[in-house]
Formats: sequence, structure tokens, C-alpha cells
Amino acid sequence: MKEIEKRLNDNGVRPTAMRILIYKYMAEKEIAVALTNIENVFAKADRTTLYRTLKTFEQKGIVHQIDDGTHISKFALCEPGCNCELEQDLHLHFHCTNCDETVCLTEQKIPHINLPDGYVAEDANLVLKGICEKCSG
Amino acid sequence: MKEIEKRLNDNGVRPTAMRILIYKYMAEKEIAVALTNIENVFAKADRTTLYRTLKTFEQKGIVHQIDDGTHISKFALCEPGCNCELEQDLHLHFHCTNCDETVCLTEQKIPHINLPDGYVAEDANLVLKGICEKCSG
DNA sequence: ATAATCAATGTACTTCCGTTGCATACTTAA
DNA sequence: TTAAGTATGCAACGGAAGTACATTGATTAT
Ligand SMILES: [Mn+2]
Ligand SMILES: [Mn+2]
Ligand SMILES: [Zn+2]
Ligand SMILES: [Zn+2]
Repeated sequence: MKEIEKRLNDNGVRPTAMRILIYKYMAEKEIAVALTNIENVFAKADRTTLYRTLKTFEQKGIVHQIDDGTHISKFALCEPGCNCELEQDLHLHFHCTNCDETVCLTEQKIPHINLPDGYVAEDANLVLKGICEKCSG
Repeated sequence: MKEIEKRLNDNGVRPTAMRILIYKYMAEKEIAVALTNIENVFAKADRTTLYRTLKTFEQKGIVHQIDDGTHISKFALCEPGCNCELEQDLHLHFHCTNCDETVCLTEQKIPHINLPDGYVAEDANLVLKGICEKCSG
């Protein structure tokens, strides 16, 4: 568990008890989580704290936010050493319409797209929807 | 303007005054519109009516909904004869972080993606974010 | 050790958007 | 002309994101 503290420290986030718990929870869970989700797990903690923890994690590059089309922000841990801002590390996400879970497909990078003149892309979001591995098996 | 009535009729939507106005508005405007947007334009009409009009249009294949990552649903008219559900007609969208406008890039189709075993894709959403043509010019 | 300072958490409240239930007006068909 | 179906209006609800302010906790300097 010292690894988590180190990871947080390295990214400039003070490793408080709450933050370590949330990080641990997200690490064990292999799918993207929403605030409501975390809220249910850590019912004794305040929503705002959890909200701000996610925001802090995001700002410091510990998690990345995912827009899977449900209009609910979800978050997933970044791979160690990944730079989500850079095009090379942008991966696609899969949202299962059956179980409503969203996963990172970190191996599947978003292909480069040529845009019409005048458009300058700084970020990209690619979400596929359908039936996930667990639900189709 | 008879064209609009025909378009609505052809898609099984009764061409009421309100619906024609909304269609006309969306046709003139070349960017995706949100409900709030339409609400401001047609201030005398009720929110719910506008909301349901968009929903009806969507169900009948007259408009398609766009998730541009702002967590606000936006809508744009479908090209005549387009089948948004089909992979071949899935195009990408561009969201300008400067003017907050979202446009359809109907020429830019979403490339086919090979998924890991077990995943079955039925829909795709690709949004690029950055500076749009108007803002970069 | 104490006080001063800054960061993290808690409480409460607000806003925005999407959505639904039910009543009323309008349109179409018998 | 009546009845049935559809569209619109009115009112309210719920979820999620966000913020202001108070309080607690941890760090640092004196
Ligand atoms: Mn991801
Ligand atoms: Mn479009
Ligand atoms: Zn699933
Ligand atoms: Zn712009």
C-alpha cells in the first residue's frame, strides 16, 4: 500500500486516508466509476469530498475523465507513466448498453483523423457502445 | 416550405406549426443545438413541447443526438436519406472549446475499429475538441 | 511547545438539465 | 357532431454538478 502513497506523492497529491481508500477502490475495480458510485461505497464520507478528490486526481493526472454518452462523468485510473493529453495515449472506451459499465480499452488507440482546414484538434473522445465481453459471453 | 412538411410527413411526424418552425430553425443554423438553445429562440413556447419535439424528431430519424462531452444533449438534422444507426453513416463531431459550438463533420466518417474478442459494437461516437474554423481564422 | 498558516473535509445550498404526470386544446376520423 | 387520438401547456420532481462558508486537521515558523 506504500505504492499508492508514493503514486499520490509523485503527482503532487497529499496521501490522506480518504484519498488512499478511493485510489485503492479504483485500482481494484477494473471499470470506470462515477461519483455516485463512489458515494455508495463510501457512504460515511461526504459527497463533496469525494467529488473534489476526483477533481484533484484528474488535475494531477492520476485519473482521466470519460464521457461515455450517458451524461454522467466517469473516471478511471491512468496507466502509470501515461500522458492522457497526448494524442499517442488517447485510447478508446467501450460502454455496454446491457450492464451499463464502461471500460478503458487502453490498447486500442484513437486513430489519427485529418480535419478540414481551419480546425485544430487538441483532444479526442471515441466511445463504442454495444455489448461487452462479460455480457456477450 | 412545403419541403419541410413533406420531410416530416415522410418520417411519420405530423407537421404542426411548432414542429415546422423548429425544423426550419435547425435547418438554417448549421451547428448542433441544445434544448436550452431552442428554448431561448422560441420563448413563448413551452419547454416540454420543445423537448418532446426533439425527442420525436430523434425517434423518427429526423435529427440525431450528439454527445459532445459537455453533458448537454445537442441535436442536428440528419442528412436526407442518412441512416445514422448504420456504421457507414456515422460521422464525427467537432466541439470548439472556444465558442462552445458543436458541428457535424458529415464528410468525416468514423473509422472502423477492431475490438477485442467478446465485444460487439452497435454504435460509435467520436468527438474531437479544439478550435473551430471560425475561431482559428 | 505554541501560534500562525495552509490544506482537507464537512454542511448546506444552488443551479441546470432532463424527465414525467396530468390537464387542456386541437385535429382527425367515425 | 361526437368520440378518439394527438399535440401542447402547466407544474413538479430528480439527478448530477458545482459553490460558499465553516470546521477540522496537518505543517511550518517562532
Ligand atoms: Mn480510459
Ligand atoms: Mn452529426
Ligand atoms: Zn456489459
Ligand atoms: Zn469556435
